[in-house]
Amino acid sequence: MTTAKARPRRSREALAPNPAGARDAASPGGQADSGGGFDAHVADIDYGVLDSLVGYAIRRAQIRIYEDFVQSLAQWHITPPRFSALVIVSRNPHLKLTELARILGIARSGAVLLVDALEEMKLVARRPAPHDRRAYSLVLTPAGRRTLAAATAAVCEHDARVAAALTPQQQDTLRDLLGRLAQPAPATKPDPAGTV
Amino acid sequence: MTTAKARPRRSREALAPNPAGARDAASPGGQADSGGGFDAHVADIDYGVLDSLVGYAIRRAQIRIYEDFVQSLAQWHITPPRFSALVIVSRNPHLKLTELARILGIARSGAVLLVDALEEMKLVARRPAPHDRRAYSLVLTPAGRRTLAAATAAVCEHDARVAAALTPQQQDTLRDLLGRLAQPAPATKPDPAGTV
DNA sequence: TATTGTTATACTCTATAACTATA
DNA sequence: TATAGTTATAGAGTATAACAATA
Repeated sequence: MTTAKARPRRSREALAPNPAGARDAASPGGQADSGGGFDAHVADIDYGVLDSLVGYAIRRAQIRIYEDFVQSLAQWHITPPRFSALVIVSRNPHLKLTELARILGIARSGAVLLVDALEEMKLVARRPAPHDRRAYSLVLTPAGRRTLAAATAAVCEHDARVAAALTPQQQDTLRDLLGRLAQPAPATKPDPAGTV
Repeated sequence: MTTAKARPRRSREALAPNPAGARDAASPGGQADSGGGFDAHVADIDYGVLDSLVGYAIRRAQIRIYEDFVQSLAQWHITPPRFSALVIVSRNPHLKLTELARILGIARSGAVLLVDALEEMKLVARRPAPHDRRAYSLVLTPAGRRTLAAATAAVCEHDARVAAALTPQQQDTLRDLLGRLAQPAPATKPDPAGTV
């Protein structure tokens, strides 16, 4: 019988693209299906506009870097968001959960889960906040400091490896250009006669 | 009673960072909690190594661009992966689902869901493949072509807006540098007598 | 009344594995 | 036996909304 053809296709996600959920999920990768990593340019395929978009170029690079990052820190069970959190807590001790959430750009509930995991891994500790009995003061444990040191070394190696295709000067240029893109952008509307 | 303090913290995600799932989820954003968008650099916060990593610079830029992209295409319910799929199918008609999956770097099952959504939106159609009764041949519908045209215009506007912080020449430079990063990398082990 | 941490719930996206029809 | 599409299931990550304790 018709393998797939004549089958009512129900609406799994259908028409609800952005109401919530993960905003990106940038990285396909070593899944069993599609061979190994991600091919930015499959032979004989016309990518149309995609090849001219700055956004797509960034996406491609991010996918590749993400894969390498995850592999590099797999042994410590440290993912990108966890690494960021560890670094931030390390350099800015005694942050409250709410502050950490804002810095990382995630919801408070997400910060709770993130810190839960880090605390279970014995890398971060919740300590009572000095003058506010509602809040916590986040700090790294001794083990957290050791692990972060090792992980940081691994991340730097990883970053150097990935960026090895560029000269140090080009890397600086790249960081500079990317930094400008990350700016909030002057205004949403071109605005005929001046600024907002 | 102790609001949060004395409560057994169970392991939601605990120690299972990478076995599967979305690889990135790059984008925090307009959530009710953390004010508005993502602040790449919160005042008075020390970002440590993060500021020196090419990977983190890319991530920051990607978050910002992703937010703008989603907003730009919200009216059509077209997300980044959907847009990519439309462009690929448009420029390379008669692809099979498996081929689309490989090009997009996702699992076949993911391609099915993606095409399901696009088909329900009447933008893409599954047609019987000429010489293989198992396979489908993907094509854009007339509505798909019209919508893609409009969406493409919106995406180009979006990209131009986001990249407006750079001169055209800098944009070229950026695309070029990013393109090199996206390369598979010469080898995991170069290094006859050197680093590592 | 506002804020902090928390929990419950839901949604997106993706992956793995098994299954059916066909090659 | 291998491949194309599909389905079921699971998991990570995030968001929203409501709640208790505290400010």
